[in-house]
Amino acid sequence: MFRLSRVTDYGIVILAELARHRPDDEPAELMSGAPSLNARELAERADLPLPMVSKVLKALTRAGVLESQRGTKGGYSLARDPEELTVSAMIAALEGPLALTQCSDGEAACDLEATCSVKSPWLIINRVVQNSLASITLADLTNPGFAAQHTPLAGLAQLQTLADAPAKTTSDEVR
Amino acid sequence: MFRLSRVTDYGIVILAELARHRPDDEPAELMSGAPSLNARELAERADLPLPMVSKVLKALTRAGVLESQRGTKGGYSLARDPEELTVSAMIAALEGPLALTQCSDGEAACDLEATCSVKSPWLIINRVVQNSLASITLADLTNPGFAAQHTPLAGLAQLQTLADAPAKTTSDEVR
DNA sequence: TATTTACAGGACCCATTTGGTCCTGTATTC
DNA sequence: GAATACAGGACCAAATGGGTCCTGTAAATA
Repeated sequence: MFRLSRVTDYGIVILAELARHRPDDEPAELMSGAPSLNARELAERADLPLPMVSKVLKALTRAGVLESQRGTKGGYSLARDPEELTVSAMIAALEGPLALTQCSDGEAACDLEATCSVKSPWLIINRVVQNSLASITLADLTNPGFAAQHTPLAGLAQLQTLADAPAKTTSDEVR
Repeated sequence: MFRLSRVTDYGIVILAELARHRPDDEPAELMSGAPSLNARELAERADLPLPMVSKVLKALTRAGVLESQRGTKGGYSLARDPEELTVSAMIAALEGPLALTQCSDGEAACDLEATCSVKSPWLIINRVVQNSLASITLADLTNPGFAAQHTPLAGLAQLQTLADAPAKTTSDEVR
């Protein structure tokens, strides 16, 4: 269905790993309370190639989603609480502010949404998707209860009734 | 943010064009009531290159979203009412049953979602996105009123309140 | 202060995909 | 039977993405 880069794919997985590693707010350690994991540890936990993990971590740090610490006891930690980090923000940090289509590439003329009858379908779709992604946080992703509410069957059932799509409903899952 | 192929981009625009062309259910013409436009006409209306439009139309027809008529007075028409065609279905028809990440490539082991702690974040995200896309129909895309309801600010406000019910408030915002 | 660890920031390359065109065949209308 | 329009491919150039690796700099420790 959609496609986003492998970097983003890994990024979310890594962030979830970092969130999981948080021991429910450790005994407050001074300011920099967040415990950290280094690139190697994260690569092992996620079972992903270290160079890629490292690349992703750097990108997330540049985007302000993570904080890094150099040196012997260095590593990465979340810059915010998982409850405050939306999926929308995570993806934006990794993919850049792009959108579903290339509407606003180039001219700023697209501010005139009203006059742009051609592209308007995509404006609507983009907003709907953004909204739903802004409604999930990193905390939700690591919360078993939240996941349970969204069992495949429940999800598919909803889709089914709403979609009446051309058959392929079974597929609406992740590739 | 996300990215989907140009074909899908064009496809939605073309479908919106076809939906707009429907004169509120013309005087019922026998069975095949839907008026049709041919590839050339659609290319002109959407201001897109004819070969691409043609390619997209063929794909949509194969997927069952459109019906085609050959010959001199041939053309394409919607196979269903715009109210019954979800964005989710349109995208699936054009992009195939792929999803955000490549989780289920290869092994079917991913049925064991519970055991797959690594990928589960993406399962959740995919479902949320799917649900929101299944909540919009082609009719919504061509309804000026619907678009108006979705100013960026309004959308965000709603999300916030509905936050942990990722499902589908048909309204939301994006990009 | 020397050494080690780990992040920062690139450059770089190859395989794949995409966007786009075009050509041949078949059905339909007049 | 001539013209129109869809069906279904093949095909290609260009861009993109996934992935690795190399050189620098900051921090901790002995």
